[in-house]
Amino acid sequence: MTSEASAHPAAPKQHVTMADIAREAGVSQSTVSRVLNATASQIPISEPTRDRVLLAARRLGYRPNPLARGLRGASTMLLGVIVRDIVDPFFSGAVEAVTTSAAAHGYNVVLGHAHGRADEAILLRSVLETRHVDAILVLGDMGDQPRLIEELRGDHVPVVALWQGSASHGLAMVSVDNAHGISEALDHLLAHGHRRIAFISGHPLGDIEERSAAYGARMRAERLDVPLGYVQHVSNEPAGGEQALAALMGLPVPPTAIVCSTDQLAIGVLHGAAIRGIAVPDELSVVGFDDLPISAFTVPSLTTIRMPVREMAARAVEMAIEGLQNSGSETVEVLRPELVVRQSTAVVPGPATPAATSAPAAHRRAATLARGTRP
Amino acid sequence: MTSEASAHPAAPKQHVTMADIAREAGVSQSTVSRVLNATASQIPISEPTRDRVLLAARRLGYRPNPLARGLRGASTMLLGVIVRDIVDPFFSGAVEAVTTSAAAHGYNVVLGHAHGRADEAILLRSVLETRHVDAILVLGDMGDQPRLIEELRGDHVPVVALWQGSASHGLAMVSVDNAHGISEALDHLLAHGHRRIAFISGHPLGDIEERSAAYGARMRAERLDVPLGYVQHVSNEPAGGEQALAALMGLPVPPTAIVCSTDQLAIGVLHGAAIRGIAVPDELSVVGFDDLPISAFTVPSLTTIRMPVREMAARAVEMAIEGLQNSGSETVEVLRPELVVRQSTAVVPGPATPAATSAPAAHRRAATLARGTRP
DNA sequence: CTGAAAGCGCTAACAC
DNA sequence: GTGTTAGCGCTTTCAG
Repeated sequence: MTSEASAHPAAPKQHVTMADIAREAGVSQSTVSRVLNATASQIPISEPTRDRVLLAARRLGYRPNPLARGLRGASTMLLGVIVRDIVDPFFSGAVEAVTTSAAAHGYNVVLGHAHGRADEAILLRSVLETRHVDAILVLGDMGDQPRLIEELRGDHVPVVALWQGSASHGLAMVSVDNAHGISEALDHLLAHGHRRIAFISGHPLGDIEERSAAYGARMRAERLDVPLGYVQHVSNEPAGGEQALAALMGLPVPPTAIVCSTDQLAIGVLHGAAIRGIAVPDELSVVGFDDLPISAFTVPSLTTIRMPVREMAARAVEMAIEGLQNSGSETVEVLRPELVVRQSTAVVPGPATPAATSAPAAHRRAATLARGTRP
Repeated sequence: MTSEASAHPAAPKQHVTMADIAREAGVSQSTVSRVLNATASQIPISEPTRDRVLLAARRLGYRPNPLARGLRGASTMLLGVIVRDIVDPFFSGAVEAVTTSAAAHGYNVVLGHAHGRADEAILLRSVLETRHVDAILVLGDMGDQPRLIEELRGDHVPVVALWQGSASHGLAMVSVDNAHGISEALDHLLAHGHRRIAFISGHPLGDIEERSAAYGARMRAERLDVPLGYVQHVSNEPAGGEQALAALMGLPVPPTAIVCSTDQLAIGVLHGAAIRGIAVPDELSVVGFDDLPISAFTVPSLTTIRMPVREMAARAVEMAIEGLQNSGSETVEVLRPELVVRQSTAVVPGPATPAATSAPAAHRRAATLARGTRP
């Protein structure tokens, strides 16, 4: 009623500025700023003024302009996320978890997809930095890109690395205890009588490398033989898994069980086994790592290691935001994965098989265990 | 040599501004701006001046500040992407394709994840708009969110919808010819003697709805019976597929073939079939829709409909960018999907089976067809 | 052709 | 408590 603007409450103009609110409320623009950012500043504002400003802001449909904010050096409420490969279902899930956590703190995510390429990732960093993101999260191992790590470390925005292995490159990071996960997998297989256990590794970076190393260490500790060829290195895709399986089954003494460094590989192994007429789990046990959503629905469903993805993402986002306050804390947080037993693993075939838990019995469990249960 | 800055070419200051370059090159800041945005403006600049500015910019390691640019009303080179559910492997692949195309045009992507929730998506739009993205891409159907569509349409930034079905909501869009895809799938099954063909539908929105409708239309056209229960509606996840399969196989006359509206559902069907001891494809044929990366590695590998995802993404990005110039073109582009035949489909079982292409023969093809071939 | 100057919308001293 | 006053880095008139 007092001004023209209030006559059109339903038709807010394109960009309502603080100046508009100031005019509407009859105060200065800086007062508007102070009211609207009440939390931050310690400057007291009188009740009536605050109310008038708030009311005007609401009526005009005010929305702050993050660009202007950012320009002034303030927070942009943007989180940069660099992901090595978003097509990898594990990482797309991770991105989801991160965007969810970020949103819970009022942050948006600018996605940088490195397509697995070093130069791209480096470029991205510069893009993100230019965009004045408040912090950068790096998903997946970029250990083969020392320049990126280096630039990141020298950066003035907080950086948190996720699933980058636990070898701190001097960055804050949230990792998973890969050795524990692999041990759980091996415990499970050993308990089922397996001794000839092979390992399929993706490109040996960070997490994958740790898993590979953990396998080697544990096998050594158990004084188990790891014949030549029992550790296959392939690219981290189903096709790689299938290829590795072919190689393993062609060995003089093929394994009775295979541990895969990721579910993606395990999926390829299951596929390859089906094609070759190798029965899983009766003739061959397969364990994955990641527990992708589909891993409960493979044929047979996949025994795997599950990571606390959401917790990890939440922790990383918190660390990134905290990092805005006290930059300098090089926290490294390592969470524990857990074994999920499904149908792709069973007692070792052949003479050593105890009668009570033989393969057929395992098969009978199938229907109930289909969706997976914790050990 | 001329100034202090040139003495430290290796240590660029945190934020090199145009003013710095101006000082270095001995020109005014506005000249720097003109040189650096040569393409846009028609204002001629003398060679020597241009060179000096360019050199200085390079030496100082200048990078434009997109915030300041955006503040002035110029392009932010940001594309907002609203995706219904990024965990859906189809859409994570789509995001990848879009970010790739966007990058090719110099754009970055701000990812908004709606978690399938209407209110979230609406909020996102406002967030993205506030962020001054140059255009917004909407991935997946938001048809159940009329408010979002409405707001999007009334928006002043170009909006392009992808995989939103082909019912134009008044937005520019890139879609796939769902009817054609479903027809290809049915052609394939019909040619293999199937007559009892069921359909599993995710939530009937956009693409899914069209696929469902196409199935109904074609079955009617073929004068084929669609008994009660032959169309199952479940949530678009493997679990939904498994559940639908259970329902279908419990029917008085179960189908010999199932068309799924997405690969996700098909994966659940394959899993369910395996658990129930139903042999695919000998006893049951299964066709998916999407051709996810893993669909070539399911057990058995999945016959499905492949969409030209990369082309669609590229087209959408182009349309979004063009939309910046001539806003108002309500282009609707519909691309064609194609059938990919793998191992999950075979000749109908039972008396009708021609001897030559019987199930065992189909099995023998398995190894060679494993990775999938076009028809 | 080039420089000076005016903001874009906002935050943060600095006054009163 | 509140208003005034500078800018943040850039684009864009408007004058030379």
